Amino acid sequence: MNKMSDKPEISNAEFEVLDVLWDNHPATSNEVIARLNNKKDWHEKTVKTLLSRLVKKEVLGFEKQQRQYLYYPLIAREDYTKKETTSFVSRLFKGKIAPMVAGFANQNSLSKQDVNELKALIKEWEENND
Amino acid sequence: MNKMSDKPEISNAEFEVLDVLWDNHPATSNEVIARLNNKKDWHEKTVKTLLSRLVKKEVLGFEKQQRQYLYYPLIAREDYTKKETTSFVSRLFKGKIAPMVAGFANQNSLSKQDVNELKALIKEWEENND
DNA sequence: AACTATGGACTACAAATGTAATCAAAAGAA
DNA sequence: TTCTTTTGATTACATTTGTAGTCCATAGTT
Repeated sequence: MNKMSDKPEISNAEFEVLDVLWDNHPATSNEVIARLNNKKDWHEKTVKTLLSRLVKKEVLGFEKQQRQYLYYPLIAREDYTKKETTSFVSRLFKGKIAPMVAGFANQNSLSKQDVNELKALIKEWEENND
Repeated sequence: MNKMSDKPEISNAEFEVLDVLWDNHPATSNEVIARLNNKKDWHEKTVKTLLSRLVKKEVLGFEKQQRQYLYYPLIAREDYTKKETTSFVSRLFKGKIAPMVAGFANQNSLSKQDVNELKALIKEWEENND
């Protein structure tokens, strides 16, 4: 195992913390705690532990501001979601996106807007691939 | 927490075992081990542990055949993938499918066939929703 | 200056997970 | 029938994860 090239494994709980930092950063631990209070019922200490673990995993960085830290993400949300999507689709759908969309559409209801956005994607693809 | 309604948490390693059983079942542990040998480098004992854990989680069932067990899935692949997809899309994309497809398309290359399948899905949706 | 509140560092601890090894019973071989 | 092998059951053990609690130094408060 090459330590340098390891993709950081981000746990579910850690992801929630990262997520609010993606929404708005940098932020102090207290800001993160406050924003998480809307969705999660976590103890302050829990959030701080998660922040520390994310720093250790090099998913977050921080700057000292007197006693407090200002945390910020070291990886872009888009990069993360793209990689996760690719691995998800490859694990569960042998890499084929259409069956995944089909299953989703069948489980959830697609809105007109969802469909319009998909059509726009396809149109764009076709313009680039003719 | 209601024990009866708990969704079984299937770990990554467990999923691989379940996956080969979805492909073809019922199967003995040895068959599972043999089929996994192509993809994973797992000790026989490891696979058996995973089989047992899946049985305990009520993800797999089995029938005794003399000394051996014939394992089979208790949950359908489609049900599992649909639920996982819904929760994945909701966590990473606020429940919107189009941005996920956009990210995927941008990270991977969509084939003409992928696009055709997506168009077919959309066509079907439009026929049902007009 | 002494006292307290606060923030991050360090410690805790059970459950889940990855990854097997050992045990015991039964099936097959000699 | 006795020995060996095989199979599932049970046990093992380090790491990760969820979920905090304790410690220590510093920033504020009186």
